[in-house]
Amino acid sequence: MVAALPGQAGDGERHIAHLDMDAFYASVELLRYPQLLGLPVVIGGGRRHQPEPLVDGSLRFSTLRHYAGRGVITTATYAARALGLHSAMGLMKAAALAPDAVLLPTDFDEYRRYSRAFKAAVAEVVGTDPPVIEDRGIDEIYIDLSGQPGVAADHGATIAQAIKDRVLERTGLNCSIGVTPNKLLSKLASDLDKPDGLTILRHADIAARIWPLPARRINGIGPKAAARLEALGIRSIGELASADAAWLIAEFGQSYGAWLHAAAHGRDERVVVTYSEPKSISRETTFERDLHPRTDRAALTVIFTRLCEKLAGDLQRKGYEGRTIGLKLRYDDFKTVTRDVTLEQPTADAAIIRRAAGACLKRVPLERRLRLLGVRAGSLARPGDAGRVTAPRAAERDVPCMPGLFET
DNA sequence: TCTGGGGTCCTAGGACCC
DNA sequence: TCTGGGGTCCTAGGACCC
Repeated sequence: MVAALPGQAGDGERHIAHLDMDAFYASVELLRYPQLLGLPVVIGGGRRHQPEPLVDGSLRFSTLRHYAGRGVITTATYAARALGLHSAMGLMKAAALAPDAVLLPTDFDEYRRYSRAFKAAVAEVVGTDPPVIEDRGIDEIYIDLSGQPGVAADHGATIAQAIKDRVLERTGLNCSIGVTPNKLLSKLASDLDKPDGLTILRHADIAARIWPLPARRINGIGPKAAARLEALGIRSIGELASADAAWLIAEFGQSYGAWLHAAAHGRDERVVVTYSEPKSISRETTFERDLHPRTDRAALTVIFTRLCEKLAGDLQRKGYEGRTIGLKLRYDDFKTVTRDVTLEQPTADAAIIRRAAGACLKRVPLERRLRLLGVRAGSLARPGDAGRVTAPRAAERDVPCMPGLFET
């Protein structure tokens, strides 16, 4: 892992940007189907909901009305959000709320193309070599602007606007940017004026802009932690900031308790990381209907072998071998179990993976029906590098890059 | 009408070694 | 005979994120 040195902008403060594409998948689809602009549209579900060409040359789109299955929304347009639809919501539930909303299948290849394009646009503007950009998935990045000329004067407003303009010019897509002294605050800030937002925040703004927000908005406070905080009478970030650090540590443990306190006060020293190696690669699938290990044994065997072959293919394509092979299954009651085994030698071979995962399967209860099966490879190494796990090669260390920009 | 697929990180206990 | 630490590896589960 290569960490960028925390840059200084002359005023002793870092200037970190968080850029988040607005309703990314849905916005890419609206570029392709502009006739859907302004309509409630959700992305998700399986193959079947491809728009259908009609004789008059127009397209017929699927709606949620007759959806049956186990898919979830990955992204909803802002018009759909106004109807209460949001990502991670089951499509069946969404159909009950908005039966006439348009349903489009996910097209990851297309989103990856736009992802590369917007990241390249940002790299053009920030211009350093290598650009101090941290990939946070397909639609988000952090950028360390501290070394940019003139940032100290306006705390990054000018360059952030230039980035937004360039992303729009190159992709036709809007994004929202927050610029603050650290990643934690920038992540919060980029969300404050969404969509098409640009929010500059300094430490002095925390009380007015951050403290009124629900604690749940902090990256790292999920549903469980938020519920526990609420039970303790803490809903807002400001209430969390008022809490005694020692008391938070007593309630949540040394590590998480201390972090909660620091986060609520807007403190975060993490640097923008421009390069990292994957730790694990996995494949999993949820069945259309729950399958029983005995009565559906043949079907499960086919799926299991397919997953191992896909995982082996991913490993080979990306140039890794895994020494730890893991199995994951989810029962009809949604309980999840995992088993793993560490091999003598790392592998990217489908048959070896299949055998190892099969051994894991023997260690797991198989009385209930299953809804999900998955396989995973961990302890990754590059073939030929005996003994080394995931530390980068010397040659790679010298040439840090942002994997997302160059992925194929 | 329940809840996708791809990840990361943390915790915790036991084995094993020094 | 009993009592110690520390360190690393392995495994399982869970919270969280995009």
